[in-house]
Amino acid sequence: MTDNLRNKEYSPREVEKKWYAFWEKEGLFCADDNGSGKKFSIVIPPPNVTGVLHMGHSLNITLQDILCRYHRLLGEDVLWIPGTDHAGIATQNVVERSLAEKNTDRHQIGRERFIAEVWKWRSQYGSAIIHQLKSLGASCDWERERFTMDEGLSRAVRKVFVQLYDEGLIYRGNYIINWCPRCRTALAEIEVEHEELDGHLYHIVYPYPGGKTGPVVATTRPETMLGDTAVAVNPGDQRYANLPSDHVVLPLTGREIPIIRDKYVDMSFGTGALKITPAHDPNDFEIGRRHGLQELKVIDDDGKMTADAGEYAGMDRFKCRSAVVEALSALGLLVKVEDHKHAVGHCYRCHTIVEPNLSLQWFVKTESLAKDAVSAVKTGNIRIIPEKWSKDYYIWMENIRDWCISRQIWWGHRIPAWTCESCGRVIVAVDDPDLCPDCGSESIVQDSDVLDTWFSSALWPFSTMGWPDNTRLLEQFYPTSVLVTGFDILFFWVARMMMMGLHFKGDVPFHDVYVHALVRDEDGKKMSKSTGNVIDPLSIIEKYGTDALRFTLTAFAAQGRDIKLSEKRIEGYRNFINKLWNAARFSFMHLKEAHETFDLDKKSLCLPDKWILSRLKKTIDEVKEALDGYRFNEAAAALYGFVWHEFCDWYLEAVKPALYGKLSEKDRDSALSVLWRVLRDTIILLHPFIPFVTEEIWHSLPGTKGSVMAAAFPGTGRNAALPPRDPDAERDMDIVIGVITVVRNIRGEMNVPPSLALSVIVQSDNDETINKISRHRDIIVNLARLENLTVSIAGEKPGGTATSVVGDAVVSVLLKGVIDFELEINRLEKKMAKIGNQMHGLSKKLSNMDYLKKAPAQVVEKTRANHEELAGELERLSLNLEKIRSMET
RNA sequence: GGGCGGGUAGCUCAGUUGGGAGAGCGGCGGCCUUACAAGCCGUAGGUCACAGGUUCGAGCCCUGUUCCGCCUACCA
Repeated sequence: MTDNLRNKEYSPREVEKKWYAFWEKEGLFCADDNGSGKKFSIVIPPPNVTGVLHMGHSLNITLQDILCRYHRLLGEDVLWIPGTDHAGIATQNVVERSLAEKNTDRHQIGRERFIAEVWKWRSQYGSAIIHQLKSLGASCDWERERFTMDEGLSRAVRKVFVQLYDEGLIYRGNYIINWCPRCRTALAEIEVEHEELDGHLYHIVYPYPGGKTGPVVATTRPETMLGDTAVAVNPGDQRYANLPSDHVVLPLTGREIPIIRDKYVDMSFGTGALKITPAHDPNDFEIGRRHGLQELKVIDDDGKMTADAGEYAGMDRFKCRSAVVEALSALGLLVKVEDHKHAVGHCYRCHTIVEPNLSLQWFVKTESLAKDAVSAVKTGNIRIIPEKWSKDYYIWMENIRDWCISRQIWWGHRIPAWTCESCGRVIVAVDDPDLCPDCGSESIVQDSDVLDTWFSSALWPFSTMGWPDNTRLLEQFYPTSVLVTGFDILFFWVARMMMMGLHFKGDVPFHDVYVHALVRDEDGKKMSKSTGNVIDPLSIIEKYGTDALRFTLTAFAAQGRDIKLSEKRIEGYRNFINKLWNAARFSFMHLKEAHETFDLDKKSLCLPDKWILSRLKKTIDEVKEALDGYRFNEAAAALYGFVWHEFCDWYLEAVKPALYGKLSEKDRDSALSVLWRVLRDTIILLHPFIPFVTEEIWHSLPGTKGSVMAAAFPGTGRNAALPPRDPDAERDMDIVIGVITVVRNIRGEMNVPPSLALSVIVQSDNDETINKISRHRDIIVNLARLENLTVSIAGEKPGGTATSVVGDAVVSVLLKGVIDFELEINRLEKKMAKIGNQMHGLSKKLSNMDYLKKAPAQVVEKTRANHEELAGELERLSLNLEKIRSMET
């Protein structure tokens, strides 16, 4: 027994440090790529290298760790690859901030030095999140930790880029993209967060040449009018069938722009006339391309107006908005301003309002890739769990747009494309070229952009295993077994991994995708730093221990529902850990040696022994089934109920006399053997969920060697299966528990102090019941605190008792002289009313011919038996009620 | 605008092919019973959002209504 076991309060802090170090030292996290067993592999969703651990990570890591530890117990070869991603924009922002503090910026120090600064930052702070993952108990194979900017992964990125380019699946072009003027980079569609804002709808007259009043257009962004190159109306719109001119004069610029006809325009909205700004609106851009319109950029990459904005050049885009409105108003061209709610895109990194902007970018053609990724799910090669996410996945994939992969930042994988300054040839190559293959010129310039971070993350399941080399790891562990992730990156990441995995490995990157909940605060709000409602996992761990946090998250991780977390709940599960701890402490007072050789089939076991083994068997089956189906909360609930309410509340209490040697030596031996086996298997079962406390207990359990991590799940490997469930024992124990419970119940309701031992008479017409109860009388006497228990065939009713009914037995508690008649009458009447209610429902069914005819015979039989039982109970109670009444008078 | 999820005990939520409404926490009453007061024993509390329908039978299936949450969108 370790010193710790003297403490009746489990203190996780030192225990957790000790065992984590032990696991690492023993190499228990390391995957065996030479093993012959079944393979189980997971790649971690790489957290941002700039990140700090939050509850989302905690849940994500906990669930993966449960799966990995569970599969290790099943004897499988488990590989869990950890790592981080380089988080291009986020990391660059962090380093830029620190440069700003030193009064410099990246442009001053230049690209090369800046990159060096980022690496310096990464080596200094970049492993913070990794340490935090360890504090959660994550059993990742740290020797195989990867970083998306590692050399190997960078090689994979290059190879993928070049191949896709050669296949015509990557192209470069001038398109409208989402631009963050603060980060000065392009953003992918999904990196834009839409937020509903109160804005205005400005109605502006565009006069015809010559000054006649013209069509009225409406816009939420008047400043973009400076870049208008057309006004569009629907071709079927009669209001614009006969116009005095096919041009209008764009106010404030004097430019003449055409009126075009396009079916896109909604006749029913506003005036039916739409201003077209191809360079600053995605829809206008497409209309513009259809009609060959000029694409005029009036907002530059800093969010300021360009020279083409005329007198507004250099003005901030929002200042310009007010200025334009004022000017139009002064000209009498602003006819109306309405309040208008609309969704505005914000940068997901810095929350600046995104500017749709025309620029030269690199794109991945997604159509064919997405098709394969969709069919992988449709055919069942990939299962998405819960299934409902498949639908969202299909909808998104079927509407997927080409993926803008270039970013105008410095930190990331530089695009392997060069342009020859002499002949203009574009060179895309895995190895840096020295000269142009066409003209031989040495003046070739590499594209200055880097790739979207998700481009490298998309390769994660195979790049981390050594691809493009044919490694043993890939051979053994690809495809991975399951991906555990939140739905917020289903499209950012999961879908793209599918596309890349299928295209480059010819196989799915994972068989299952388990999509877990989001962790919210207790009011259901998203946890965020700005709201200040964040529960920090590290301080929770400090206060309650990792196991408590893990078990809480697991217990609430029901499929398809978010987790509302509060400290109160964590405290509750901390208590559970402590309960387990004390159950172990108690057990160790008696367990001095292993009892491995004990034959559990022995007929001589006492009822509680048979019962707890049967319940343990049930729990094992439930845990296995729940985990195999990713129903983590069900596994946790089964374990919680078993440990606390079966093992502790009933089993340990029931076998105390045997353990304390108050019964025969044989009884003690049996109890010790069963206790040992049940405790050991329970600890193994619990280990994936609460690894630390179970490891601590494991090392004090006689007869165990090494780590519980290396143990075998009950019924697998060297851990022989338990005997099958024992329905007889469970039924008998239910009767015993029933008798004890009604006595306690009477004690409570009749206000008899626990210290006062009672005399109880149990009577029944049923010999079998009588036999059973007398056989286990010791348990009843002990747990109901009796001084006297008489079990007999129903005969004369004793007087002065409070009574209850358990099945076909009547339990009478003798309250000589102290019985409160009124209280007892009340109690019986209440109980009888309850039973009467239940019977009423059943009788209604049984008198319904349709029910008797159409319901399955089994169901009807059950109803009938139930009704009979209740009728018996009611009768027995009413006899007692009469008796009490007659005594009262 | 479209889509999705949810409304079950005071609170947070389970409830897997439709067959006697559950847990945890909280409340209340009683206990320092030698593993555990972070505990033990007992107990109260629900028209399963509302209205219809299918069925012998609905928390569960169908329709409509309503409230909340999320995602998404090309009404400028």
